[in-house]
Amino acid sequence: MRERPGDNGTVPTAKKKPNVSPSPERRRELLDTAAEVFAAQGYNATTVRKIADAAGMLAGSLYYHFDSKESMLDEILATFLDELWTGYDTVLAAGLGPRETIEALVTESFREIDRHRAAVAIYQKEARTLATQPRFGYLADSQTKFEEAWLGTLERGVADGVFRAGLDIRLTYRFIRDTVWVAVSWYRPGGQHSPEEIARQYLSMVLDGVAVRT
Amino acid sequence: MRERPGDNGTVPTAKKKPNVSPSPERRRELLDTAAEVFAAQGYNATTVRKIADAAGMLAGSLYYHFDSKESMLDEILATFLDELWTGYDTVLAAGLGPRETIEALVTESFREIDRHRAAVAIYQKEARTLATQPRFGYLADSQTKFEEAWLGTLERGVADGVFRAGLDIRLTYRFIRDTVWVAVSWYRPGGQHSPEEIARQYLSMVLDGVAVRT
DNA sequence: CTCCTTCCCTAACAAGTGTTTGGTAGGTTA
DNA sequence: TAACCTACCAAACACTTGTTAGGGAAGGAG
Repeated sequence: MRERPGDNGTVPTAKKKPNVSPSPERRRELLDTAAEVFAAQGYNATTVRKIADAAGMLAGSLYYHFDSKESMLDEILATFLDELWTGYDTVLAAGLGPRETIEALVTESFREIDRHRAAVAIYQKEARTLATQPRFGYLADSQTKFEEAWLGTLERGVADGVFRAGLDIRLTYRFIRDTVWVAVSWYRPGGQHSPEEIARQYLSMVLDGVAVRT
Repeated sequence: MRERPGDNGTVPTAKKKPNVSPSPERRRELLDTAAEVFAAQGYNATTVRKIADAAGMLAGSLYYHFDSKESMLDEILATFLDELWTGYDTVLAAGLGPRETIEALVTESFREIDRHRAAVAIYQKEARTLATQPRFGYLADSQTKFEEAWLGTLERGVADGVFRAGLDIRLTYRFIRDTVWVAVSWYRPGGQHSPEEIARQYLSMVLDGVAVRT
């Protein structure tokens, strides 16, 4: 029941359509190893030959599955953001209070770091530069949506009196956002702390501070 | 990678001596523009031709002042770390209490971000990968020293009862460290907040939390 | 004037880059 | 059996990369 692209007889094949059909499972396998190399070495420092090496094949063979190095990066980031927003939207639609929303968002974020470590690391390093390119415009969109969700929740929290009023709300947003995502630089799945445990400690620090209450 | 292979020259190759003497002022000028480009595009994505463009000259001309692209990066980072530790050592030698030490370190960090925005941004992006190279071993040394200073202060603070005892000290260290340095990703000198003001708000959040005290 | 130094340009180099083309081993299907 | 498809290899392509060599303009010193 699946339709094959490319066997529509008379059409002179616009251009970049693959005339063969690689299996999606193999694609995902290769994308996973590519993501690891991107995360470890940086996108620009990663050559397609390094990816091919890590996958046990030759550079040219990658082009059977993908039509460019950039499209690999694209697919990695798009897939990650897709899953991320599935989680976020669920949280945001749950109708929780401001504090509970923040807690849920942070916890969800650490789960995403756990599940998509490589993709998050790539996002962290390259998003700012990539977002200017038209092809990666969805990165900018995501950032905007991200900011709206967090800022809105924080403002609601201040209005409700559960967050301190004296703080610069925008500074607070960046503070929490950065705090959460940079954890990808040291977090390793399977370590002694579960994502939920790390989230709990982070939230404890962000919400209640590290100083002893006087 | 010290020498080109395949070029079996008969000369013993003792060449690495500058037979000319460029002025230090011009060097610093060029290093500043190079740092801006590195920070904006990433080290690997930055070609020497882009640096030369930004400096209003041609690629080859850079090699009158520097002997490689890598040595530019080296000098930028080394200079920054040098000044950074001058500030840190002063703070650490002042004999302050744990909380005051943390406050001073954070404030000093934001001042460094203000003064060396580009260098900090480069450091933030590339340090982890570079630290493995022998040439940039001082980056790893700095990180170790950094960790010792912060961890020691935090432990002292817990022992003295000014920091909460329930927190994972290592997690707290990474929390504060990351919180401070990632600010470089959005901080712009000359903005509406001074480094000291940002430090004050950050410290307020880190020490006392964002939640209202119940 | 000539000599010398500083600073940059012109023009190239070899290695490495992403990508394309044509081919082919091995399995599946007719 | 033959035809076909998937997934790869081998070899090249055009281009970009960091880097080098030689030359020359400007200016000061003798």
